[in-house]
Amino acid sequence: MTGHNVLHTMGYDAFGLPAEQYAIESGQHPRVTTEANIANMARQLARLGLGHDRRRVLATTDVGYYRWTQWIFLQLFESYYDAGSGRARPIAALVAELDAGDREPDEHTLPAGSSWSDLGDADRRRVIDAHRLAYVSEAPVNWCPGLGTVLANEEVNAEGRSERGNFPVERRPLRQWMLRITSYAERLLDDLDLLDWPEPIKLMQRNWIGRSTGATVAFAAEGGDPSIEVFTTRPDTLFGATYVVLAPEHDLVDAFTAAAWPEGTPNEWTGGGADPKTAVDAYRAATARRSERDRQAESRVKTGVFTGTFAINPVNGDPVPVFIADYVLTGYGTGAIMAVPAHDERDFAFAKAFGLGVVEVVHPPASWFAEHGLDDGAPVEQWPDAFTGEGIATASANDDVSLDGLSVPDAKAAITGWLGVQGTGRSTVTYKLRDWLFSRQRYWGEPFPIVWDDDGFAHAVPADQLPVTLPEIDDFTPRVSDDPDALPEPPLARADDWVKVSLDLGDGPRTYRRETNTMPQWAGSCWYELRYLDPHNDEAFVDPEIEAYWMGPRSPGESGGVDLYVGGVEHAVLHLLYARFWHKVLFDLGHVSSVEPFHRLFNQGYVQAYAFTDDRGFHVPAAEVVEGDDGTFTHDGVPVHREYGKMGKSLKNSVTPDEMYEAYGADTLRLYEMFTGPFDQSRPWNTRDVIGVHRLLQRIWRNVVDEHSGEVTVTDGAVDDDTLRALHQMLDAAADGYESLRFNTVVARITEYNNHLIGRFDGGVPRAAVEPMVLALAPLAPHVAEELWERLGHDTSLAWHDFPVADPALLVAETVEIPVQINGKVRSHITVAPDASTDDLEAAARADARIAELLDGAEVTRVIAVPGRMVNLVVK
RNA sequence: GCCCGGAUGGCGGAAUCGGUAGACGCGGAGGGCUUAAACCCCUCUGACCCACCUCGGGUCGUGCGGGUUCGAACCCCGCUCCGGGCACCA
Repeated sequence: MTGHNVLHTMGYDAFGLPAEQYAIESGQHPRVTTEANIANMARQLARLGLGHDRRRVLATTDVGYYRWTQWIFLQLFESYYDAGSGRARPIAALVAELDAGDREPDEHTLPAGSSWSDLGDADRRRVIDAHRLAYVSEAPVNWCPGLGTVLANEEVNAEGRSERGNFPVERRPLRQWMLRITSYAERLLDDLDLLDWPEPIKLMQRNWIGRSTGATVAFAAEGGDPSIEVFTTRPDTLFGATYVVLAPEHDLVDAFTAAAWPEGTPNEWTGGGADPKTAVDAYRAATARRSERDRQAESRVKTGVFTGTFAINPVNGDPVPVFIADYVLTGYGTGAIMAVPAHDERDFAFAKAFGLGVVEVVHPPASWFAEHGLDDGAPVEQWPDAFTGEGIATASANDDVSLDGLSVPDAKAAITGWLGVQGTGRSTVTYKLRDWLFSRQRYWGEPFPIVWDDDGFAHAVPADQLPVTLPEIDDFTPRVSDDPDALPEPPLARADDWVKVSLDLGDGPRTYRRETNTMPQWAGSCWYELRYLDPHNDEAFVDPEIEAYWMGPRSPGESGGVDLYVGGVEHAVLHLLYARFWHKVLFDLGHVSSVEPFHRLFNQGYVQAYAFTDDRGFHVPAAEVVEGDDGTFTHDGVPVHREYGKMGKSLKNSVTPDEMYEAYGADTLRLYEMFTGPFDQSRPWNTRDVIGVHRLLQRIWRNVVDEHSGEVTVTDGAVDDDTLRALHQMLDAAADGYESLRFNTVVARITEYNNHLIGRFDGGVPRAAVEPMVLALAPLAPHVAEELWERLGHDTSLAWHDFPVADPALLVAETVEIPVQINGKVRSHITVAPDASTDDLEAAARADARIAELLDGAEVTRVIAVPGRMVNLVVK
């Protein structure tokens, strides 16, 4: 690290606080938790009118917290999610209970038909590993050859390309570290209600978590075993299920693949395969090879093959054919569906393509038929599309239960109840959220504090041996092979001396191999707000008392967390979801007292600017583009096209801060950015406008200092009433604007007030009129304000001075001018006391010469008078 | 396709609770200061019409079309366009 280690964060910096004041030379970072620092921070925030007696403040520190990031990873590795309590617990507690015979492991982790007590050591170890919050999984992952690494789902965009670098991404099965974020889906969803975040961001997280309620239903094989569990949100349509589809990767595909095609299998069901196994294998191979991008390109064309077997619809005993198709996703629900073509668009398309049955079980309203140009009640064969709306159940009865005549919600409840009694189904909640793919094949990144033994089991590196540091190597690139089946090789795997390690993990020194993947860039950002509280703590990642002081909930039921967090929307479902997950794990394990990391969130907008492309579609430097008289644009004499976008390197449309510092200074740049519009809104950069705020700073300066002599010109003279009122109104508006982060209006009010001062006082502006303004300006223009403060004779920083508070008595004007309307149209104005009664207002309005003239004796049928606001006379 | 946001002068934007639309700034016009220019200071600046020595007055106006209300930039219904998110999630 070179130069300054500046105490700032997204949230802190956004206030425009004088970061330089806190700049500390490298190697001497402050402990923000010293009393002096806490007091200082609290004053800073009080100065901003944020109104709390104590405030948590973020402060950046040096990197080098690998050690604690690794330590937290080990907490995930050594914990499991206890469904009973809904909390993470140490895995040691689980093992103790298993050994004592107090409980059995989660079913899906046990080998079929066994119990804990039957298992040998290796199997027990596998069961334990399957419970961990950090676990290794062989699963299809997003492999990005261009980056030589795998990516999390959240890092892959809709075009099947990497968020970073825009490289193609393909699916490939790989052994990777995963974090069990899905266990926290419900709490991540519910606790959004505790947060003061923009609704659109909450909504994005809700959609990403994607909770949906429905039912799982068992469709048994014709012979009775095994059963396919399907997930549906429409159990009410179960009588209309005419086939079942497994995801191509589903575990039961082999079990359901017949030896030969049944009699009468249509040709198009076989995919050209001589027998079901050939067809299924070919289809699976084809699916596996297709990248996400190819799938996208082929839009919604439905493909699939018949497995040659049938399953039994539990409500009516009908055999329904079992297909595999890639429109069913392996990672969602149970990876298998019941298809109800009459009431699901995708099933409808598939059924039409494969000639499968379509059975109406929800009767659409007349309006639906009309919209589709059908006669009311037209038979399902004529439907151009599935009906997915609300309707009345029909043709949905067996000997035991009838849904006929019920609405969709009632039918869902009725059939779910019946399935429960039969033991063939139950209501279920599923989420779109998947577990978080946490390993990368990169050099830069925290190494996993994990070693592998010869039997392939992972072991934690003891906490006292952390951090595991990166070895020195020469070649940092991941090995990219032309062989499509070659496994990605992380750069660390080539550091043989580092990989092989001898450790005593309690059973004597043994040789292990280090994990050679590294953690993604998110790992550090998942908890940095905690480390900033206590950056030099060698005993813990944060002292619990310090965490409780800065982040702890202020009253029961509150989330706690950072008071204000400012950042871009691009983090909505990445950083902000990951960090919440880690925080909740740490909360469960008793390491933090806050349930959420960030209490209030604010998204700043982007600065945008025009960008220009030439005929090849390449961007040319915007600064070099010349605008012609006819509104066309040229670069080096070549015509270019204008577009508009986020200011940055890729569009070559940046104005660098350096240019602005050079021309106007840092305060002007900061003030400009705060002034041009609401902080949360993207808006264009317009260099021409910068001069406006620059002038403001000069005018303020000249109200304090004679620009020729450099002498301070303020006087000890009295402040007149008008000025005093103007001052306090400005202070009130400024405090309000800071609180609500509407900095643009603060600038406007300060400008207004400063304009009021100009030319008003002969021989200098009174000190009492100027000093509060300087304090109010400081968050927006810290350097100028600090300089003025010193020249005004103060020998300590204004950072130590409280934010001036408006006197409520001075906020009320002596008189106000309010409009008088006739029939809602403004016809005149009257000047009245702000608290004049409605009767007084009416009298004053009628007394107004122009109003009297316009009324001309007409009958006033109604008077609406709002004190301090307006009077409206309603006439016939 | 679905889900969010947004649209106000020539430009960025203000109007926080349904109560004087256009604060503040940029740009523009005119004037003062100056040998001159810059800086600075002052006045004006939504459109249209009437009046004009002067004060002024009227109509329209917040993307479009309707509605509710004494009164709508703000609430409701139906659209258009722009920005963002998700997208075979059963």
